[in-house]
Amino acid sequence: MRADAKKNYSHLLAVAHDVVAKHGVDASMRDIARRADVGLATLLRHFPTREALFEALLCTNLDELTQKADELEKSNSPDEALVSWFHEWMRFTQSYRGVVALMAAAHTNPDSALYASCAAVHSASARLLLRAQAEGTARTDMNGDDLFGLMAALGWLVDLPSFAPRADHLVHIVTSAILPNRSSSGVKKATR
Amino acid sequence: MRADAKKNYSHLLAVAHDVVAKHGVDASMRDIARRADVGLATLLRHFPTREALFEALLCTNLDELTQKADELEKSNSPDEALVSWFHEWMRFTQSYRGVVALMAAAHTNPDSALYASCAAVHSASARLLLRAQAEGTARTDMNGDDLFGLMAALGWLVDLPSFAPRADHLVHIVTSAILPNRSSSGVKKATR
DNA sequence: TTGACAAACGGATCACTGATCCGTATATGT
DNA sequence: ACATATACGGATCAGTGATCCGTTTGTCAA
Repeated sequence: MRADAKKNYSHLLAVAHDVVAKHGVDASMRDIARRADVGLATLLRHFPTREALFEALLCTNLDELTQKADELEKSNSPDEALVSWFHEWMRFTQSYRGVVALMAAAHTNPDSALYASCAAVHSASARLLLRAQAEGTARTDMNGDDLFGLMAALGWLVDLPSFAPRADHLVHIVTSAILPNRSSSGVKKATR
Repeated sequence: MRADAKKNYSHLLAVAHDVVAKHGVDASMRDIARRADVGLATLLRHFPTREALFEALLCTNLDELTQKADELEKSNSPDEALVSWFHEWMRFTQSYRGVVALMAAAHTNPDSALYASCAAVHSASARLLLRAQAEGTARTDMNGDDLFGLMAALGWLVDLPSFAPRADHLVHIVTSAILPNRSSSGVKKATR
């Protein structure tokens, strides 16, 4: 890649990160290009679609996330690992408003730039669930798709500002369904 | 209202119903107007926003839905009523692909045409939950907002074709969290 | 029945979106 | 220093919803 191209590439990523933090994933591509002092065509050449941009934008964070799943699998009880994983996921989704909808739409479309990222999260989730089903107290009448779905659904919900404050509580409710016999040790007092 | 205006109004509603059934709530307003053999301005005069159109489109179905809540409250056990209500809601959302996102966005915005509809669903849910908490086995560490949130989240998820087949199962999982001690009588065998 | 007027209509236009084309500028390596 | 492949970005296109405004039409009174 030519030097100027590489400079634009990383500059665009940085600008996109800021813009998205302020205005969510629906920010217009023109806006991002403008703020980066770059032509729209340049932005679209580096990132042909909105999803491609977010794939590049999220990849480091997603690597961290899935790596976290590995750590949880090694050093925590199956139940604790699953719950922590759910919380990690929520924390991730909340840092990029709107990204869940993008991922949910991409997760069955192999052509999407986000497909691989979705698959990574999906498989990490399925792994942790299987382990909790085998060694822990996770209900056995659900599979990785169900877990991924519930994670996506709550992630989407919490994108709405009015539900963000109750994120942890909603996760608590849903995880209590996944792990019906789990002790509630360490669970915060309910906020009614 | 003038006779021709009234004719256009109901004709537009009928056409919109068909178009939305085929293409979801994101169908372009121009498309709907075109299929109704009407100018775009005419559609937008009758329904200034997309939400206004859906408010009119859904109002009868929503009345049915909230009325169903009343019936459930009278003739079913608190637990059964809550579960049936959740299923009714899912059935409703699945008949208008994309409407959940619209309602979720509107539910804190009093200016939205869908605000009243959201509030109706919200209050019906809260009522059924309170009753299940008082007389039934619903967990007491959640409120109407939480229930509405979970309903919205699952409704949104099931809009995605890949998750639609597991709708009932996901509802089963979530309601089992809301009603932790409920007997599982009548519950279909788990499909793993 | 006729006429006047308010009401509804819809084509035209605007600002905006992402996608694409192509002439221009420049970084690169010989 | 030059030649060329590469990247750039202005211009343009089809699409969106919103709005304006001249034209048509339904309605009610004379």
